[in-house]
Amino acid sequence: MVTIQDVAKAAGVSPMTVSHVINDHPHVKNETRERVLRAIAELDYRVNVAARNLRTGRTGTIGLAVAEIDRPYYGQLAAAIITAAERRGLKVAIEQTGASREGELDALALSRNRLYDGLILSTVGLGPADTELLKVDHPVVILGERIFDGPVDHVAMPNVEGARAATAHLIERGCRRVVLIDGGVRGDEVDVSSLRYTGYREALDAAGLAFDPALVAPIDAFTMESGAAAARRVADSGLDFDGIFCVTDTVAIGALRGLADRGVAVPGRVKVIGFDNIAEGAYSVPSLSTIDPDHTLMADTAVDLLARRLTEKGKKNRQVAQEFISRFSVVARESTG
Amino acid sequence: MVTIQDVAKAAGVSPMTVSHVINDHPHVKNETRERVLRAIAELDYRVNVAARNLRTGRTGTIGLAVAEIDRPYYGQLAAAIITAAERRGLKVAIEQTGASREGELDALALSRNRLYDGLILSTVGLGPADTELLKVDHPVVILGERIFDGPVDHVAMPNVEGARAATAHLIERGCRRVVLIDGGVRGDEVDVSSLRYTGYREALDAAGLAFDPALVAPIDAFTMESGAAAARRVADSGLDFDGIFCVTDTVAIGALRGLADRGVAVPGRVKVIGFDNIAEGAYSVPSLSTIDPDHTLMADTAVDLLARRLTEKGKKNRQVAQEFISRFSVVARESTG
DNA sequence: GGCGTGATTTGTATCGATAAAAAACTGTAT
DNA sequence: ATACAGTTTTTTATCGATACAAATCACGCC
Repeated sequence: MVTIQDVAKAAGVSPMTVSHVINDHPHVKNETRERVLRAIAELDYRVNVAARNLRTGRTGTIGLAVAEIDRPYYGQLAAAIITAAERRGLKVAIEQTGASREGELDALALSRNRLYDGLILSTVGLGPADTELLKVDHPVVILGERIFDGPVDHVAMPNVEGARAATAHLIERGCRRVVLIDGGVRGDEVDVSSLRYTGYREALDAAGLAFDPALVAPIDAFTMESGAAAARRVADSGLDFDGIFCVTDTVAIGALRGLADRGVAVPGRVKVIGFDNIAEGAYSVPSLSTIDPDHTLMADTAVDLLARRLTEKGKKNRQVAQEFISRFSVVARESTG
Repeated sequence: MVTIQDVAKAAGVSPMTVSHVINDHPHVKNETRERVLRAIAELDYRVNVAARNLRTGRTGTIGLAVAEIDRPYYGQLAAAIITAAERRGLKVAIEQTGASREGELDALALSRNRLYDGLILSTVGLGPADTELLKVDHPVVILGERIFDGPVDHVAMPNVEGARAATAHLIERGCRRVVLIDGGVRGDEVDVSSLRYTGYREALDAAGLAFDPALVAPIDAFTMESGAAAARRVADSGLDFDGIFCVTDTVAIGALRGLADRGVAVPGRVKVIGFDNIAEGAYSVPSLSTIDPDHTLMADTAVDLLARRLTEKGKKNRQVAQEFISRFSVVARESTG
């Protein structure tokens, strides 16, 4: 295994000089630099990342903890984050939390093990009660709602506003009885379900439509399967409805399928809108109207916040926690045509 | 930062003893072990992974290089691999190659940097000409075709057989003019496109149907977009056809969309089948018939092969390269109903 | 020639863990 | 008491890079 010492010997300089060349330090004579670079090329030298990590205390890798990487939303998010991290010379290791509190805590523990320099954590399971657990000594950026009092950076979607716009879009297109397919649990008012529910209510209010609890179809997971099941349930119930707002696109694609199972025409008899703007929505039949929260911007911002923390020297001049809420736009496609 | 020395001092033993406890070495008296464990818990000690890596030369992380993690197929593959790796105490870092030869070579280089103990490489861009480049000193498992002469483990799909079965399925259901939407380049006979093309031809032959080159619609990327475009092109061409076999499910979902754009009824007028069995296919409208190559088995096998190499001592008793071809089954859904 | 200043280069001492080997126990048999 | 085999613990020497500080060099100027 070629080490920095071997290169130094070959180039006739000290190991430190080689290190300087590798790390682009100033004050290396051009001629020396070239000699070193030539030696590096000749010997096919590669830095031993572990040794560097040990000395510098940094790993050059950040963790990304998501519920399940095989859900389109997280896949697309991960792709955007990997791309953004790459630009800053960071690697991304992916943890799957399974959308559970335990999984999210595990991810936190791993970065505490110094496997990662920092962590981008997409929260689903953690709640305000876990604030204490977030007080770790490495940077964490939360992707999701502002569920913690603690001073943690986070990047959120415009959930209430987006949901309001989605519901309003259905109403504009003539819907009067809009079903909401959404995670059921209320009371705790900071999770995605609740926030989007709030937006839904606001839109109804703004349009002067009465809220009918019967129109809320609760699901326990944001999957195509539960979306389909919920849609079938609603269709079978004999309930009068002409629109559906689904808490996520994945759920909405399931719902489209569930409606197809029951022969309900979309958008003829019922209009459907989702939230997230995953790529698949543009190709479903009918194609899916949705709220686009600008993933790329969110991913960039998350990585940016984390990267900024990584370079923060000491605890002295630490910035206060940042909160960033993405913008959104309504994407109208066939399902609300 | 708590080190192993601190723990040793607290427990009144030497650092080595602590190391033995941490690594479950035998020959540690029970009472000592407990004392050490108590000290570890009290001080909230965590191993410094970088230091361990430096000393042992292992990182505990494997790389997974895929084209793009936001494509359902790769997302689902990654999820399966992460799960399989977890069972063996391995972390997975994901590289995106962008389906290019350069990207794949980059991924190889990274593991050569000793960032990873080994690499699972899903090849698209590398060809037989790159065999030499694969002769690296860390384990590599290729997920994809047997495109290399070199002694590299690989896990492949039953491409020819699966494609044959897919095409045969269409023929059984009454199709006589089956379009193939597939990566265009021929000649090089080891890539996915060519192999599935071969299967397609074999099925036609077996059924006594003539091969019509006009029925082959080439695409340059395995995306929904190109699938949709190809389907629209075929529909617009006035060509007589009653079935489509798409090289992947992602392409097929695009094709379903393209056919919908042109008002072509599926399965009424044209039947469609894909390959991969991605989750989305079960929820499309119509739901997508496909070939299921048993991803889980493939992922397990890939990780297993890699893990086995990781524990191989020295170069002496190295096993010969293994080749594993997954099994498959035909999943009949609405699109060929 | 001597001196100062800034640009280059180099020595030294770690970072924290573990491999390998040696040392210190333990208990048993002689 | 002594030797011996096996168990438990410790000593010593790295793994390969870089932080820090010190040394050396180059060049202009008095």
